[in-house]
Amino acid sequence: MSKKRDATKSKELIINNAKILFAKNGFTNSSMDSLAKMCNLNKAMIFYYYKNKQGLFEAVMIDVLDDMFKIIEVNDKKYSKPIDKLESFIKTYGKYAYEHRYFPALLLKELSSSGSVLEQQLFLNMQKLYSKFSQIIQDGQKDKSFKDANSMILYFMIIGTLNLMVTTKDLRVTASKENDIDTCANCKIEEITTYLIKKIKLLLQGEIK
Amino acid sequence: MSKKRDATKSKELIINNAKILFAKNGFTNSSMDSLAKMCNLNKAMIFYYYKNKQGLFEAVMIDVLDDMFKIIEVNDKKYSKPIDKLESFIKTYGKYAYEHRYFPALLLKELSSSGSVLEQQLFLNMQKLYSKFSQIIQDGQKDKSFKDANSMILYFMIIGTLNLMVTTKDLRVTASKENDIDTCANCKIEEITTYLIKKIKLLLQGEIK
Amino acid sequence: MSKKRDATKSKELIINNAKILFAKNGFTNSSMDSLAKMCNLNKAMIFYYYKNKQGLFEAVMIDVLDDMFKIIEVNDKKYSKPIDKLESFIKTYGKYAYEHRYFPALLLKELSSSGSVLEQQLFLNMQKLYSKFSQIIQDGQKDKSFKDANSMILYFMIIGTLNLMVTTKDLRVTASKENDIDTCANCKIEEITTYLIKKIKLLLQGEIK
Amino acid sequence: MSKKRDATKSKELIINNAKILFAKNGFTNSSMDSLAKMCNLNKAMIFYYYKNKQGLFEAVMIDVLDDMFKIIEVNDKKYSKPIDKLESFIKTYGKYAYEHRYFPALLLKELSSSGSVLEQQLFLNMQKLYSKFSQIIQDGQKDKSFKDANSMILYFMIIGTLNLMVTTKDLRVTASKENDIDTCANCKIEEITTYLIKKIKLLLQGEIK
DNA sequence: CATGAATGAGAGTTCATTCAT
DNA sequence: AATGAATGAACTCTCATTCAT
Repeated sequence: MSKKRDATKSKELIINNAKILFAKNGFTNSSMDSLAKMCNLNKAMIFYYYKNKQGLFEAVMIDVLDDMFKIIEVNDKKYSKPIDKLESFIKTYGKYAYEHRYFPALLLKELSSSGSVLEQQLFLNMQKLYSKFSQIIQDGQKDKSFKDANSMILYFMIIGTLNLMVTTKDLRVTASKENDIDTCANCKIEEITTYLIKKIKLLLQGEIK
Repeated sequence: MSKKRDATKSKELIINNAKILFAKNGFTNSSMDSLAKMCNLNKAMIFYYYKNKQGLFEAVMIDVLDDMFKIIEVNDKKYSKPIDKLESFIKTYGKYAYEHRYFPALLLKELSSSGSVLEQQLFLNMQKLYSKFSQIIQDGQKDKSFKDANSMILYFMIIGTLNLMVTTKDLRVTASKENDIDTCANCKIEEITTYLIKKIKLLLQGEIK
Repeated sequence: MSKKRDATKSKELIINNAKILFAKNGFTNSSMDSLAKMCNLNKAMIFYYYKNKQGLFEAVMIDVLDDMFKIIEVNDKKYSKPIDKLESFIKTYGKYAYEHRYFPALLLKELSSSGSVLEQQLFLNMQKLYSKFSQIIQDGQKDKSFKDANSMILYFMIIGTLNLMVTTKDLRVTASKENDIDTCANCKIEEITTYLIKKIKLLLQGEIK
Repeated sequence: MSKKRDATKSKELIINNAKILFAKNGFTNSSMDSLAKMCNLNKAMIFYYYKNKQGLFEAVMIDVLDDMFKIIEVNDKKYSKPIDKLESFIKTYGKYAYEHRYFPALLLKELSSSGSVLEQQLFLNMQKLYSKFSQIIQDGQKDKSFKDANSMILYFMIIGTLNLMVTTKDLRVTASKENDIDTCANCKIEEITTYLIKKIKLLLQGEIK
C-alpha cells in the first residue's frame, strides 16, 4: 500500500524493465528517462542503484547469462553421453533464445561491436557458457563419438544460427510475403532446433559414403 | 592533383570513412562530427551529398553489398556443379568478410536490431545475396547432389559463423591468453572456411554409417 | 529566498523572458540559446518545462491572452450598456497593449503568417476575445444603439489600429524627426484610445447630416 | 534556346520568385536554396545580383511599394475632391492587397518587428505612401470636408483593417466552420472596401444627431 | 554570367548524470 | 530511499555566404 518500495524490489523492477528496454532498442537507443517511466520510479534511483548506464547494462547481461546457464546445467545433468548432452544444449539454448527474444539481439549486437568497452566483461560472462559447450565436445572426442570437431566454430554455427533465426523472424515473414522466396517464414523454433540437431550430428558423426 | 573541389573524391572519402566508422561504432554511436573530422571535410558536406545520416548509411550498405555480390557472381560463373558453386560462395564470402572486417559487424548489428527503420531497406538489399545462395541449394537438390537442405537455415549457419569468427577475432585472442580455453585464436580465415566447407558438404551429402 | 531549484520561479523566468524575446524577434528568429542566457538558466531547462519551442510559444500566447481576457472581463462587468462596454473594451485593450508592448507584436506577426503551424491553435485562443467583442456588438444592434455593424471588420479596425500605433512608436518618432510629416509621434496612448473611441462611436451611431 | 539568360531576365526571375517565397514563408523561413530552385538558377547567382538576403528583401519591398504607389497615383489623378481621392485610395489599396496577398503579410510582419535592421529603410519606402494619404486628409480639412481627422491613426485604421482581413482569410473560414461565429468568412474584398469607405466617410463627416 | 563545392556558425533537441532536499 | 531541478556536452541538421573554375 505504501509508496515506498524496498531496495530489492526496486532493483528488480529496474533490471527487469531494463532487459525489455535494452532488447528492444539496444544500448544506445535506450534512455534512462524512459526506463524510469517504465519502472514508475525516479530517474535518479537508477543511478543510485547502478552507478551508470553501462553498469546497469552489464548487470542485465550477467543476470540473463546466469539464468540461462542454470537452466542449461539442470538439463545437462539429465544425460551422460556427449551426444545427448549436445542435443540438450542446443534444445535449451534455442528454447531460451525464443522465449527471451531480446537476449539474442543483445548478444549479437555486443559480440559484433569490436572496440566497445563492454566486450571484455561480457565475453567473460559468455565464457562460462562456452566452457560448458567446449567440455561436451571434448568429451565426445575422447570417447570417439565425435570426429573432427572444432568447438569454437561449432559453437558459433549453433548460436549464430539460432540467434539469427530468432532475431530475423519478422523480416523473414515480410520478405516471404513480398517476394516469392522461401525464408522459412513459418518454421517453428522446435522445427529449427530439430533440423539443426540432425545436421550437427551428421556433421560430427557422418561420412560421405 | 588538387585534393579539394573534387566531388567524386569527396563522396568517396565520405563513404569510405563511413564504412569504417559505422562498423566500429554502429549506426547510433557514429557521429557525423567525427566522420567529418576523419574526412578532413566540413560536416555540412556529408549532408550536401547524402541528405541525412540514414541516407548515408543506406548508401554505405548498398555499396558494400553490391561490391560483394559482384565478386561472388564472377567466381560463381567459373563453376557449373552446385557443390562447386557452394564452395565458391563460402570461400568468397569468408574472404570478403575478412578483408572488410567492418562489413560483418554492420550486417549483424542491423540484422539484430528489430524495430529499426533501416531493416526493411537493408533486407531488400540482402535478398539478392540470399537469392543467389538459395538458387545454388535448389539446384543441388534437383540433381540429387544435396539431401534434406533448408536454404534459410543453412545460409545463417554459414554467414553467422563466418561473421562471428571475424568479428570476435580480438576477443578470442584475449580469452585464450587469459584462460586456458581453445578459442581457435590463431585460426586463419582460410582454415576456417576450409573447415566450414568440409562440414557443410558432410551435412548435405553425408550419412551416419 | 534561494533563487535556484525553484520550479515555479524558473518556469516564470522562462515564460517572462520568452514573451519579450518572441515579441522582439518573432518565433523563428528567437533562439532558445539566447533565451536560456536571458534567464541565466541552462538551455535544457526550457525543454524540461515546455517540451519544445512551439510548446513554449503556445504557452506564452495562452498566458498573455488569458491574462488580458481576465482584465477585460472584470472591466466589462462594471457596465451594462453596449456602448459603455465597447468603450471599456477599447480602453482596456489599448492600455494592455501599451503596457505589454511585446503582445501586439506577437499578435500581428502570427496573424499575418499564413501557412504557419501555429495559427490554428492561436486563433482558437483569440476566438475567446473576439467572441466577447462580437457579443457586445450584437447586443448593441439588438437594442438599436448600434447601426450597420460588422463585428469582424470593426474588431480589426480597433485592434489593428491599436497594435500598429504601439508597435510603430519608435519608427514614427524617427520619421517625424527626419522629415516633416505628422506621424502622431508624441501622441499618448490615452489620446489615441480616446480618439479611436470617439470615431468608432460616430461610425456606429452617427449620420451624415 | 540557349541556356544563358541575360542579366535583366535573371534579376527579374529572382525578384518575382522572391516576392512569392517571402510572402509565403516570411523572411527568415525563406531559404536561398529553395529560391534558387524556384528560379531554376544557381544559388550563387542570387548573391551575384543582390549582395545578400537582406538586400534582396529590400529590393522586393521597394519594388512592390513602387508598383503600388504608381497605381494609386494614376487613380488619384482621376479625382479632384479629397473625399473622392480618399475613396480611390482605399479602393486601390484594398484591391492591390487582395491581388498581392503576400504583400500585406510582409508589411505587417516588418512593421511589427521593432529592433529589426530592416525597418528604417522600409519605413522610408512606406513614407511616400503615407505622405500621399496624409496630403489627401489635410486637403480635406482645409476645404472643411473632413472634420477632426488624425491622418496617422486613420491611415492605420484603413491599412490595418485591409491587411488583416486579407491575411486572415483562411483562418476566418476555418473558424466559422468549426464554431458558430460570424467572421465575415465569405465577404468579398469589394464588400469589405465598400463597408470601410462608408464607415470612414461617416467618421470624417458624420455627426451624432 | 554561371556553377557546384565548400564552409562556419548556429539552430533545436536529447540525454546521462549530479545536486539539493 | 527517494525526488525534481539542473547541467553540460553532444547530436543531427540547416543555411547564408564564399570560393574556384
